[in-house]
Parts: sequence; C-alpha cells; structure tokens
Amino acid sequence: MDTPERNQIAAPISKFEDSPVFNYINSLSPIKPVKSIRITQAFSSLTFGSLPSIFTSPHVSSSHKESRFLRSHQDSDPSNIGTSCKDENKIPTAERDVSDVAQLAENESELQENFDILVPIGESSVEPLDEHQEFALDLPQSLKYDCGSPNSDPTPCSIAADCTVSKSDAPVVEKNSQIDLPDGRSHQEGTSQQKNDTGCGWESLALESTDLLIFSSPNDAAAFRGLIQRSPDVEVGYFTSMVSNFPENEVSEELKKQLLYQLTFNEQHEAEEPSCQPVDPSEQKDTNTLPNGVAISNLDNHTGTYLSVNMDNEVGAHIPFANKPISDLPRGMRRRCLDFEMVGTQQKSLDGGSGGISSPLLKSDENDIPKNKQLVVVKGGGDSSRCIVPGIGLHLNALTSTTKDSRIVKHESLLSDVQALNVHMSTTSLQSPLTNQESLHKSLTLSNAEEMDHDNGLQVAEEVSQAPTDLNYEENGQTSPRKKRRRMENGGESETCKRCNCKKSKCLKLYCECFAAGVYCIEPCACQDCFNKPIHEDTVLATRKQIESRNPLAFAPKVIRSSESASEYGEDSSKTPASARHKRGCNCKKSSCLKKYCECYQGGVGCSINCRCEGCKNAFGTKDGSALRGPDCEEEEETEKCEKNKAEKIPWKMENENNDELNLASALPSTPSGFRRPLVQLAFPSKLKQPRSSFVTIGSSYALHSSQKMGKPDLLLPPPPKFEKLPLTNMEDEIPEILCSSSTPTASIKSTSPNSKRVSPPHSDFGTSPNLRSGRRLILQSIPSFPSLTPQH
DNA sequence: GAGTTTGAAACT
DNA sequence: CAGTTTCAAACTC
Repeated sequence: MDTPERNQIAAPISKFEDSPVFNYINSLSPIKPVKSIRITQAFSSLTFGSLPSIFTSPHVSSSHKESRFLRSHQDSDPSNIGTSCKDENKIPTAERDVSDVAQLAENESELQENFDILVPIGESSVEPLDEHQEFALDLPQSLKYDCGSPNSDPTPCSIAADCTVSKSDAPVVEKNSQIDLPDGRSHQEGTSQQKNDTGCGWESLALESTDLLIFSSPNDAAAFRGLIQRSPDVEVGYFTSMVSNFPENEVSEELKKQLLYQLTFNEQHEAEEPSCQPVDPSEQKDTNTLPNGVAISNLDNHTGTYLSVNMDNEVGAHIPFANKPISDLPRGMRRRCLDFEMVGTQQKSLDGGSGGISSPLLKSDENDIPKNKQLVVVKGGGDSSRCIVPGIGLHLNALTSTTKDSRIVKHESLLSDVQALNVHMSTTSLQSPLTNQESLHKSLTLSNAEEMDHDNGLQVAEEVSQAPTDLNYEENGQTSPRKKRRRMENGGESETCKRCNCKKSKCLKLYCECFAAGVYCIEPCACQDCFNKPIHEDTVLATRKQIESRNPLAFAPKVIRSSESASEYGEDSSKTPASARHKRGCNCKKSSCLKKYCECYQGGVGCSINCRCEGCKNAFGTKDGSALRGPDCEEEEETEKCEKNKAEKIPWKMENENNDELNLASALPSTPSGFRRPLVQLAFPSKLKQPRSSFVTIGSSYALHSSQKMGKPDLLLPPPPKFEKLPLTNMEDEIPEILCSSSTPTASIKSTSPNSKRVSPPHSDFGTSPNLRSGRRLILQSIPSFPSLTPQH
C-alpha cells in the first residue's frame, strides 16, 4: 500500500523496502531486499498464490476454451515449459536487453541460478515464468499449441507465443511495479480486481490460451485478429494477475512500464484498427516496397503477418517487441526460420526422416519444429552456418551443455531478437517490408556465420542493421558480397543456400531449387525475374498453395531416411542408402541412376521400388536392392564411374544428406507458404496438406523455438520405420513426418503424390497412426506438431 | 563460360 | 493416367 506508484520506479523500491510487506518478504526470501528486489524475490512470493486460483477458477467449466486451455495445460510438459520459458526469455530479453543491459547481466546471473534454462538475455522475463511455472506452463502451452497449430507460421507462432509470454511477463512485472507495488499482499487483490476489470484474469488467460490456440492454428487473419483484440484485455488481466503475483518483483520497473505501455498501446491500437491491420501491411508493402498486385491480394490470408506489420507501423516505435513480434517477427522469423530450420531439420530429419517432411501445414510441422531450430542456423550461417549449424538447436543442446550453451542460446535468442530488432528497425525506419525481411534474411545469414564467431548479439544486431543495405544491394545487383560468401560457403550449394539459376520460372516453380526448398532466393541466386522473395511473399505463398494442392508432398523432403540410415551415414555414407529412400523414386533412363540427374543418387540413397528407372545402377542401391552400397559399384562397367561417383558422392552426398534434410528444412522455414499451409491443416479435414506438411518450414521456424522448448526435437521424431525397400516403408517414412504434422494428410495426400506409387498404403488415418497418441494435440489442429516433438507420448 | 544432356515438373 | 512440353540442374567440352 505504501508504495503504490509505479511511476517512481526508484522510489518504489525504497518504499517497498520500507513497507512491512517488503520486510516480511525479505525475511522469507533468502535474497536480501536490496538486490534481490528484482526478480528472485518476486519468484518466491508471488507465484503460487495466484496460480492455483487461476487453475482452480471456475472459468474452466464455462467455456470450451477453457477446456482447451486445460488440455494444453495437461499436455504441457515440464520440458516444454522450460523451453517456452526460454523462448519467452528471448524475446523479452531482447527488449530488456535493449533497455537495460546491466540489468540483464545481473538478471542473467540470477536466472542461471534460478533458472536452469540458460537464458542469458531475458532474465527478468524468465524469472516470472519460473515463479509462475504453472501459469507459465499454461501459457506456453497455449503458445506452443498455437505455434504448432499453424504449421504455417511456426516462427510466428513461436514468436507470438513468446510475445504473449513475454508480454505477460513484462506486463506482469510492470503491473507489479504499479499495482502490486502497493503491497505484496495486494497481489491477489490486485489480480482479482484486474480480473474483474478484464472480466476475469484467469478467464482472460483461458481465453488467451484458447485464443492463442485458435489463433495460432489458423493463423488466419480473423483468428489472429480475435486474438489480438482479445489478447489485449486478456493480457492486461493476465498481466495484472501476474503482476499481483509478483508484487515484489522490481524488475526494471521502467522497462516494465514501458512494456505495459506498449502492450496497452498496442492493444488499443489493435482494438482500434483490427481490420486495418491487414490493410496496413499491404500498404506498407506497397508504399515501402513494390509489392506485386498478387502479393497484395494474398495479404488477407496473411493477415497475421501483416497485422504484425501494421502493429509495427503504428506501434512499432513504441513497442518493438510486444506486439510486433507477433506479426512482424513471425514474418521475419519465417524467413529466417526457413533457412535456419532447414538446416537443423535436415540433420535431425535423419533421425526420423519424418522431420524432413515438414509439412507445410501448421501443426504437422510441429515435427519440424525441432528441425526448425536447426534451420535457424542454416540461414544465419548462410550456407556455411547451415551446414555447420544444422543442428543449431541440437547443437545447442549438445554444445550448450557447456558454457557455450549459453552462447548458443544467446545466438538463438539473439537471432530472434535480432530479427525482432530488424523488424522493428525496419518498421520504424519505414523500410519496406521486403527490405526488412531480406535484411533479416541477410542478417541471418550473416549473423549465423558471424554470430557463430561472435558471442554477442550486439554484433549480430549490428550486422543486421547493416543487412538492409546489403539486401537492397542484393536485390539490385544480386551481386552483393554475401552472395559471394554463400557461394564460397556453399560451394555450389550447400543446401540451404541453394542458389538457383532460374530464368523462366520466376522461381515460383519446383524447378527452382530455392522455391522447392521453401527458401527465398537470395543473393547467390542468379535467377531472373525472381518472385521468390520476401517481397513477393504473397505470391510465393499462393503459388505454393497451388502446387501443394496439386501435390501435397511437393515440398516435402524428397529423401526420407530412417534413423538407422542416419547412423549408417554417419559411419559410412556408402551404406546408408538402404534405410533411406527417395519418396517418389526416380525415373531415370539414361543416367543409370549414376548421376546427379537421378534424385535418388543425388540424395545419396538407393533406388527403391518406387523408382521407375531403367538400367538402374545406383551406387547407393538399386531398385532391386542388389546394390546396397554404391561405393563399391557392383557394376563393373560403372566401376570407374562408380568410384568417381563415390568419391563425389561421399563428399556431395554428405552434403546431400545435409542438403536433403536441409532442403526439407529449408523448405520449411524459408518459404512462408509453410505458414499458410498450416492454416489449411487446421482443418484436419484438409488432410491433404497436412501430410505434406512438407512445410514444416514455417513450422520449422516455429520448431526452432519449440525445439528449444522441447529440448529435443530429434527425439521427438520417432525413428521412422525403415523402409528399406518396402514402399510401405516409404510410407512410413512419410508417415512419421505426417504424424509429426499430426494432421492426417493421409491418403489423399499420398494419393495425390506425384509418384502415386506410395500413395495408398498406409493411409491409415492418422487417427490410427501411432503418433496420434500424442493425440492430445489432435485436439488442436496445430497441436500435432507438438506431439511429434515430444517424444513421449 | 557455353552448350548439351538429363529427368523432374508442369502442362495437356 | 499417359504423353508432351518446359525447365533448370547436371554435366561436358
């Protein structure tokens, strides 16, 4: 009661200290008032009181929304929570970082202690989460679901989730400063009041969660809008409740205030101009860039994205992250994710191959999520990074364990932050969306490679800031130095970095490797009249949809590998093929499947039943299965060739593997389509797409986050059954992916599959599919991905 | 670097 | 579904 006013941030502290409540708390908490003030204390006290209330609140009974919420909650795994927390941390951290570096540093130390998660940056944000684990869990889950749901925009989702979470956190903090400050005790009261104000804090929460879910899954503009609109209130209430929980938190109050202000501001904005948002984006694009009419037309579909853009425009300056993140970030994230995700995914995909499949669809993509993480690396690393990082997420896990972990995390967080920053900056700077995206792209590429080198996100940020110019540069001349870089790195194509040389397809057809991989064309590309750029996102998405409608698996990884195969590969590239197979199979007639013309060979896998090749001599294994391993080249004639090939193979093959995966991953992340698809997925009915899920991409980006959250994307994917040669196996391979997507692309998809070969077999409905068990997710369309992610059930 | 070959993708 | 065309990568010189 004493402290009441938030305005005085400094004052409050003293007041708090003076206040009996504060003293009491201090006595309770191990931490001493002075420094502990900020975070840790908050944890101790707050948290729990309110949380229970939330869960217990009657709300649940009322709406199905709640039910969803509950579900999500149940589903949520601790691991997830942790991940979510991380994500949250990232975003918030970014903001905070900007605002308060010093605090961050301090917080970090604290966080580390308190938090297992190594979130260098977003300490403060993290803390709250910890405290409100339950709460956090709920939210995160919801978020996750959201993310998962819309495979379309994994990143966005993740971002959104982060944003929401972060928002919640930030707001909470702020509110705490404001509301709670009065007295730690008042927490509950304040929360209750707030709840009342908002309608019900918990309800609002539930709503949020539900909204989020809905929102995410569809990624539809409408849903998104609803989310946004609702969210504000809900968020407020939520935040308030949160705040109440954290009365003691003294996290930089100023920051919090700012955050709240931003949030509220954004909310207001949104509320005021919900419909406008979509428009704004288009406008921005139009005004800023030279969007194509097509793109614009599609804008509606992408409202979510645009919304974010709008947010930026309007609020951008004020609230870089809070709201923006949702819309803008997602976009940026997408692209990035695409790249990044691709990388990671691919590698991971090895495990299940399933991962590779990323379904464009939303949820299904969840599987991808993990991959996405990897992908993340990809982009940034540019090619090199991709190759290396491929598993950033994974690597993170692996690497991270050490001190590096923090770094890695930072990287990721940085990346996200950077993206956010980029977006923000771009928006603020009024740069055209394209530039932003591209900048992100570039930043990613640059950041990856460079980031790897540099621990500090700052550097990355710097690079990013520079990126825009580069982007323009590229666009104009495409000769930007980076291209060179990529080329250098890729050497030709390191997967993600694929460069295309399209002249007539405008990079909007599968002829274009970039497009096929779900990645935007970048500098290295020598394409002409390229439409596969962020600027033309709408067009790209639309085109993708068309292609997907034709062939749901069009963007799915072409080569599926079983976990075994992967292991084999690792040991001996030469052997692998057996486990892995090209989904469609090749149709070679003259190359004897001994040249890269052959997709099987190119993918480093042996030909399978699916192949209709003639005179198959695939070094990795013939259709007959006779030649499992290429190196030796069973066929004498080809021996020499084989040897050469082997020599080549191995090198490129390795690349291919990565590439393949990367491709998948790339496909996932890079192109926006992924997002969209997810939407489609929403309708499970839309089975078609989900299966393909190919596009996980988007999801993948999301996946990144999720993966982080999940902690083990790889694990998630159940090792696909080996398909050694059975077509079924292929099916299975796909299935896993599909499963991951959770959506049931099912038969339709397969049927549609170009090759048709595999089409039917398994189609068993996903329902039947084992993965389904994760079932809970099934509820949420988007959910699917989660399940896949989480190994467990 | 230009031209040819190849097979996937797209189209009919 | 099959046949044809288009396309861009892969390959060769």
